[in-house]
Amino acid sequence: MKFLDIGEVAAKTGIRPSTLRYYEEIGLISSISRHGLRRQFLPEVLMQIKLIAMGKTAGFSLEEISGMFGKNGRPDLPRKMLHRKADEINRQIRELAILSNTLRHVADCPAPSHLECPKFRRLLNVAVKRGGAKNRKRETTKADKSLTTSVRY
Amino acid sequence: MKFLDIGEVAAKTGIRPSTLRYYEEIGLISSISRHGLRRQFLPEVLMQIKLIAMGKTAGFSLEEISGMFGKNGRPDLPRKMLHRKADEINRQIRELAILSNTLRHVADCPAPSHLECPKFRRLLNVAVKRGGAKNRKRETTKADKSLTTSVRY
DNA sequence: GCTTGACCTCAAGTTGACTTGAAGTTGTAG
DNA sequence: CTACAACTTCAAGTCAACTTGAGGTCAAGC
Repeated sequence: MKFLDIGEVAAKTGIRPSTLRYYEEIGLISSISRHGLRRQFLPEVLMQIKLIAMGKTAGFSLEEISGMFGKNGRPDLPRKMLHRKADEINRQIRELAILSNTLRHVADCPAPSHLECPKFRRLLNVAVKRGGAKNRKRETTKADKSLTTSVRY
Repeated sequence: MKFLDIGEVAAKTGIRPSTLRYYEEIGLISSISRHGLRRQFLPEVLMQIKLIAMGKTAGFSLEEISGMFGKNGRPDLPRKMLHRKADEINRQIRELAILSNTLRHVADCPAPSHLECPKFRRLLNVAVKRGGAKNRKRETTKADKSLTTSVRY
């Protein structure tokens, strides 16, 4: 079999060697052996890295991504969880579509302030109504505690 | 008019007061006045914040987002640039669709290792061929220098 | 008029995701 | 056999994006 040097992997994926070492360190990818000191990667790592890159694009942390695929591209999570992630991604896709449309609108609309433009507002109202509260971390102070309440505009 | 306290904005958007203050500090949003010491926000800020959140989801930095929508919903960037950003988002949408499908496949496919499953490989090959290299930062060391080369799997 | 809770500022700390640098090793081309 | 480019480790540094904490202010309700 043909193994890959870290430099080759880097060249083929656009991810720096230092980053690949970091990914290996945190258990996101793994090399199967060494040639002297040098890490040897299976070609499969290229797909894994692509998956990682896509996961990052989706806004997932490396930890979350690691949870999705595990070390060997094998899922660590139960099916249900994976479907929930997929749902989450689909939600994000819809948001991105709104963002893209909004951006194009902003680019072409001659209105002085878009916040007053009805087309613009229509684009966004849906989004605001469906509301955010994407809280991954918890609250602490008494003053800031009310954040988990739902969005209603 | 009804103005909003920072706490109300926080409750309605799911963004912490500390973060909102930070956003104001860097000029991403703005309050229109004070009630005593307290910032007063226009309801419109809710839409702005939704835009910011979507931009973040898309992986844009706060600086980039600020360029897209500016302080007052007015873009700082030229039309062309905005359309390019929209294109970028559309590209991301396509990637996310692949990721979502892949995730669902991973959830349901009974194969021991997905990297061997042809369906899985087909899903990803498309992605790998179109290749990553989403380099926002530049290279420095001689050893790591070859990264801008294109992806071919 | 006093209390209280929600706000304020400002500096320093934290986190995730890398990057950099120094100092050392090694496979391969000449 | 030697040179050297490509790797190695490990610790420290960087950057964006917040968060935390200490100490202070103030408006609304009792």
